[in-house]
Amino acid sequence: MNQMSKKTVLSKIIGKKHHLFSSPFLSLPSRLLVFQMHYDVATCNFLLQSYANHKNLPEGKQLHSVMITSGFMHLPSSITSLINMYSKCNQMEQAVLVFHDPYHERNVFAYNAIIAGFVANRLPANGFQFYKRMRAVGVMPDKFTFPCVVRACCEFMEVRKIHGCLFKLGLELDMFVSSALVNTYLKFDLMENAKKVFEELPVRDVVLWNAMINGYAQIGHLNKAVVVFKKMGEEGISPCRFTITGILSIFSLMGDVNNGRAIHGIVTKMGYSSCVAVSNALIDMYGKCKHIEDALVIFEMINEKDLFSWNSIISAHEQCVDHDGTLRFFDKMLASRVLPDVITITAVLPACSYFAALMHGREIHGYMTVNGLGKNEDGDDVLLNNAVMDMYAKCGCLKNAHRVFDRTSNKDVASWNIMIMGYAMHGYGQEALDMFHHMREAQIKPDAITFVGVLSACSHAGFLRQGRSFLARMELEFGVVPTIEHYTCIIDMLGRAGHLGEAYELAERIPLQDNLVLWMALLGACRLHGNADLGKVVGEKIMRLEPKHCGSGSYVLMSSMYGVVGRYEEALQVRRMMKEQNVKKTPGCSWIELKDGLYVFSMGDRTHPELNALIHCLCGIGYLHDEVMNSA
DNA sequence: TTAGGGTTAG
Repeated sequence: MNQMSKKTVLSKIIGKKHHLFSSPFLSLPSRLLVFQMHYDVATCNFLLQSYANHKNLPEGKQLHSVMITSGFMHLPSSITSLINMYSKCNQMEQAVLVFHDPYHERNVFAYNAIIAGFVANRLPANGFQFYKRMRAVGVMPDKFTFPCVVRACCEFMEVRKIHGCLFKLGLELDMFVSSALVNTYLKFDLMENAKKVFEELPVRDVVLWNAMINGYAQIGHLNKAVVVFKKMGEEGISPCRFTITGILSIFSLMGDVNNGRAIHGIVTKMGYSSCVAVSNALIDMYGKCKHIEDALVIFEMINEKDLFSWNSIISAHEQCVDHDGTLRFFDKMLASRVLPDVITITAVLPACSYFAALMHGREIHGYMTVNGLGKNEDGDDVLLNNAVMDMYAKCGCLKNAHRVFDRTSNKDVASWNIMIMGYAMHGYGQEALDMFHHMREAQIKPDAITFVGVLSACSHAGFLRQGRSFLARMELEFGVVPTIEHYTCIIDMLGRAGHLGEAYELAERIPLQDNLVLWMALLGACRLHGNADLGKVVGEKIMRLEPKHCGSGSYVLMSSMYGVVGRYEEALQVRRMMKEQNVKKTPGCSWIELKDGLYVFSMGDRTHPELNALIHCLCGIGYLHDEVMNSA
C-alpha cells in the first residue's frame, strides 16, 4: 500500500472514531475511555496534523490535554506534532511551552519544528536563537533544519556562516536548502551570491528556476527574468503554477500583452485555469495592459473568487480609468460578503475622489477605522491615510481631510501636497499658502508637486505678486526646476487676472512650448476677457500642434470665444473645421450619489436598467423637473 | 514527527 492510500484509509478509520471522541453527548471520562481504547500515538499525530492544517485550535488543545492524561508526552513524535499544531495555529507561546516540556529530551525533530514555527509566524530572529541554542547543546542539525534556518537569517553575516556550515555537512547541493539560500540572498539584494548557488547546482528543479526568475524581477531586471524563463523551458523544465503567476506579474509590469496572452495559452494547455491564484494573476496582467474585457472574462470564470480576485478586478478597472466600474465591482464585492483590505481600499478611494462620492468615501474611512486598517507595522499607513486625505480634499470636505492629516503621525511630502492642493483647488488660497509655511517649519522639503499646489493657489486666489515670487524662488531657494506644469499655473494666473500680454510673452519665452494645456489655459483667459484677437493667435498655435493633441475642447473653446465677442462667422468657421477634421465633442457626463450607490450618466444615455425608476426617484427629491421624467 | 516558490496598490 503506498503512502497516499495508507493515509486515506487511516483518515477514514479516524474519522469514525473521532466522531465518537468529539461527541458532545459523552462526558469527559467516557470520551477519555473511548480515546484510550482506540487511539495510539500515530492516530494522535495524524489528528494533530489535521487540526494544524485546518487551524482548529480548540480541538487541538483538547487532544493535547487528553495526551497528557494518557501518558503520551514522553514520546518525541508527540512533542513535534504538538509544536507543529500550535505553530500553525499561530500560538508560538504554547509551542514554546511544549518544547520546554520537562519530561522530554529535545531532539532534532523538536528543534526543526520550533524553528520552522517561528519562521512561518514571521519571527525569524526567535527561530535563529533556537538554532544557536541547538548548536550550543550539541544537537546536530540535518537537511530539514537548514531550509528554515536559512530563512531565519536576519543579517548577511548569519547567512554567510550558515552557507559555510552547509559545505562542512555536505548539504551544499541539497535543492531544498539551496532554494531557501537563493531566496535569502535575494532578500538581501545579493543577486550575484544567489546566481552562484544556482549555477553550481548540478540538478535544478522548478522551485530553483522560479526563485531566479522572481529574483531578477525583484531587482527590476525584467528582461533578464524573461531570458531565465525561456532558458528553463529549453532545459526541459515545465512551468508550475508558481512559475506562471511570477511570469505573468513580469509581463504585466512590462505591459506586454502579447507575451501575457501566450502565457494564458500555456495556462489553458496545462490545465491551470482552475487555479484561483493563476486566474488572479491573469486578471492583473490584462488589467495592467488595459485589456479590461479579457480581465472580465477570466474573473467571471472563477468559481470561488477570493480577496485577490476582487482586488485584481477592482484595480484593473481603476488602471483602465473606469472609475464607475471600480465602484460597481466594489459594491459587488461587499454584496458577496468578501471583506475588503488595505489594497481594496487604496484602489477604491481614487474613484470616490473622482466622483466626489463623499458618502462612499466616508463609509470606507469608517470601515478602515473600525478594522484598524490605517495602521501597519511602521505605525500609521501613510499611503493609505494620504488616499483618505485626498478623497476628502477632492470631495471638498477639507475639515475631514485636515483631521486625517493631523492624526497621521508619519506624514510625508505627499501628505502636505494633498492638503496644499486641496485648499488651492477649492479656492482657499491663503490656507494653502499657510500649509506651505507650516510644511517648511516642519522641515519637510517641498518638491515639484508642492509648487504646482502653491502656484495654483496663487492663481485661483489672484495672488499675483506672490505667484511671481514663488516662480522666481523655487529653483534658487528649493532646488526645484520649474516645469511646464508650473509655467501653466503662472500663465493661468496672469490670464485670469487679465494680464494677457504678459501671459503670452511668458508662454512664448519658455522652453517646451508645444504643450496643449499651457496654450489652452491662455485660450480660456482670452475667452474670459473677450480678447478674440489674441485668442485667434493662440488658437492657431494650438491647431499647429500635432492634430492628435488637438481634441474637441480647443475647438469648442475657440468657437465659444468668438461667440462671446459677437464674431459669429468665425465661430461657425471653427465648427466647420471641427466637422472637416471629424472631431466630435465628447459627450457630457454626470453622476449622482444616492443612498444605494452612485449613478453615472452621459448625454443621451438611456442604457441604465432602472432609468425610469431612478428619474421618478430624482424628481421626488427635487433633483429633476417633471419635463425630464416625461421625456424618459 | 520536521523542510524550499505565487498573484493584487502606492
